[in-house]
Amino acid sequence: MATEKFLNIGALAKATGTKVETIRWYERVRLLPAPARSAGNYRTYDEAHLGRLSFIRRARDLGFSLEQIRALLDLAEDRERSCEAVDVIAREHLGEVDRKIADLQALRLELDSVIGQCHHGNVAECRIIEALAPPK
Amino acid sequence: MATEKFLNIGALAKATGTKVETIRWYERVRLLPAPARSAGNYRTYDEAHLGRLSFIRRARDLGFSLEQIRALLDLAEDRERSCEAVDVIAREHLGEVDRKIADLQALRLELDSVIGQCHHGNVAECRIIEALAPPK
DNA sequence: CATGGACCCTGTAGTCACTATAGGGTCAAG
DNA sequence: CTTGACCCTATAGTGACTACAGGGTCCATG
Repeated sequence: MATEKFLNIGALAKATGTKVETIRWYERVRLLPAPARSAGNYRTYDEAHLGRLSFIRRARDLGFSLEQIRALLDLAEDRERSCEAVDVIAREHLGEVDRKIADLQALRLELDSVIGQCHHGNVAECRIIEALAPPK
Repeated sequence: MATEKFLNIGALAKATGTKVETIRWYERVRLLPAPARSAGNYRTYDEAHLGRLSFIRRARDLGFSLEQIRALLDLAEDRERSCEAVDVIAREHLGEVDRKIADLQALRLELDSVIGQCHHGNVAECRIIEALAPPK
């Protein structure tokens, strides 16, 4: 005992690199359970909150949606369950990421070729504008 | 003359691959000028609208924001102006795209290694959950 | 003991680029 | 004259926050 730390929202924000408003937002959408309140009605977080919020932030950094994170947290609850469902969510997300990368690379190529054709004349003969304009 | 075509919103939507609601949205945010109205209060578009909307859609496909498109359209207006500013917007956007690709590729690597460590046991020993959880 | 400033509270509106719905009106074919 | 496809406006919802406004709390300093 004695190592139980309690944090107010600002301290939790600092500890997890999250904005205070974002923490309140996660509470509103039930990703974070509502914490106890102090005499002055301040939110009072414990280490379970810290762990859960860290998990959420890490998953967000990896691009999981809040919906996916909700599912992961639910799955993580039942430690006896097979982790197949966890794997499915992660792989599904990897697929999304791969698709986004491919889209952006295609776009990048096209954008690059459009820019490459600009000879810095005036707008009337600008190849960028032309490339965007409808086919005559 | 005689080739002047008039389109109602559904025909314009089909011609540009845009949803009807999206066209009305572009009008609301002043990207598309409000068209003339028919006797029955239907929007009536001409070829200038078709051209402008095609431009917008093409630029959207290339990932330009509506704000950037607004700027491009303003620039395209003045055909005598140097197209340097156009080039700046396009290059700025290319930079954003490059940054997004790099971010996603880094994320992809990390996600892939997290998934690679999952040995399909139960959740208690799931490496994916573990990788997301806070550092002990 | 009073005051100031850093922190906290709730509630609401704004962001981006749409998308969806409700509740109606118009038009052309059969 | 009815049916059904189309159109109209206005409003709310999406995701994931962010940014106020208008207050309350806490505590260190004078």
